[in-house]
Amino acid sequence: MALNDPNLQRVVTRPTVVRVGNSAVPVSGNGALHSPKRMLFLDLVLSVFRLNGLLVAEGDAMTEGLGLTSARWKVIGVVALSTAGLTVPGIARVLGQSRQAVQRITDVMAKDGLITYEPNPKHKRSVLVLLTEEGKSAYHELREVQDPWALRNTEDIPIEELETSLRLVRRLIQRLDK
Amino acid sequence: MALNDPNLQRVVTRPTVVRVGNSAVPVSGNGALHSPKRMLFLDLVLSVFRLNGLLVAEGDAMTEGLGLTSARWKVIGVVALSTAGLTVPGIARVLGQSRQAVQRITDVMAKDGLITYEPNPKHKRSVLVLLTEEGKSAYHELREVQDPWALRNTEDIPIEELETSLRLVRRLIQRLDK
DNA sequence: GGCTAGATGACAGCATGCTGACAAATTCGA
DNA sequence: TCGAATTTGTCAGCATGCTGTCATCTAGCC
Repeated sequence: MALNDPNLQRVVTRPTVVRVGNSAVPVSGNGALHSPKRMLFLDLVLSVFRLNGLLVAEGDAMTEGLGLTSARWKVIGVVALSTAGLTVPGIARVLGQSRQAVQRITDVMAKDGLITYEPNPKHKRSVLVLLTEEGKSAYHELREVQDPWALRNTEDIPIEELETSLRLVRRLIQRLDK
Repeated sequence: MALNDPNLQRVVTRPTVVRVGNSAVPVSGNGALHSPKRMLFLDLVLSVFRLNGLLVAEGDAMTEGLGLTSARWKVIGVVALSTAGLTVPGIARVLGQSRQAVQRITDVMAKDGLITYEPNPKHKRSVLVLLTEEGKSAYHELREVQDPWALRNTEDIPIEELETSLRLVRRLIQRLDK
């Protein structure tokens, strides 16, 4: 846990507390300047930063035995879902990342034998990314650890809450992605 | 937007679609293998990745005129909330980051005159981080752009949805942060 | 058919964040 | 009070992702 850390408490004069993500931040007495909705939203933003970091770490730890990292299973997951392969910029568009970032990952994955570049009948330069047998195998192993992980993390969460949260996150994505 | 991109559609044989974050991913017909809750959760995870990237970009763009970046206003926000300053590892605990990452940011911010390191009466080595006048000024400017931004992004979102989503995110953070 | 705008590959540089390692300082229990 | 465990500062290396740039290829419009 982050706060309740005596190291932090002792440097603060007032015990007033504001929640930041999962932690309590001791705060000076200017709470009145913060509207509830603003605080809720900023809290959500900081919490998303925090959750993102934890998910990356979790994804890395969960798949380290498979020669994967969270950056790689993002790619492998998208490619596995597609039928006829995707181009590198195509993967980037799906993940909302730069094509350069994806290219770097796929290059290493190709060197590691997880994917191959195949000629694209529709485009001479922009090749298609496909899973090799090793890549498919890694995807199946991924599913074997990822599925229980997903269920484990949602078993006591009502599906309505998941839907509400997903809808909100999508709404924010849609608004910011312009 | 990511998909509906003809570049992606044309390499896919079946028009079946699965949503990933804000995008539609054409998918081969193995949807039956995915339980609804698992898909919801994985979708949420990918969407959090996506939203995180967008929020960082948004935060950078919003404050580029202030000599800030999203990494910096995370720090400045936490320090501004504290009354008597925080140590570098203390900031790291609040943000859920490594102390080394925070140290690097604060070192540059100190060089830029946004913060100062002050002696810590409780600890000889671990100094306190405080905002300089320039830092406080930057914080106020930050608030001036951040507050309207927060309100703008939530004006049509019911407060209950924000609360539900925040609660879920916190729950996930709590579960993963062990 | 040809030309222009957009997409792509490739390379570079930079920011952010992580881990590991080691010495020094602090804290806490015996 | 003393010694072990923890915390902290510091340096290093690495992974991920961003932007910019430029040449080349594709697609769409005249």
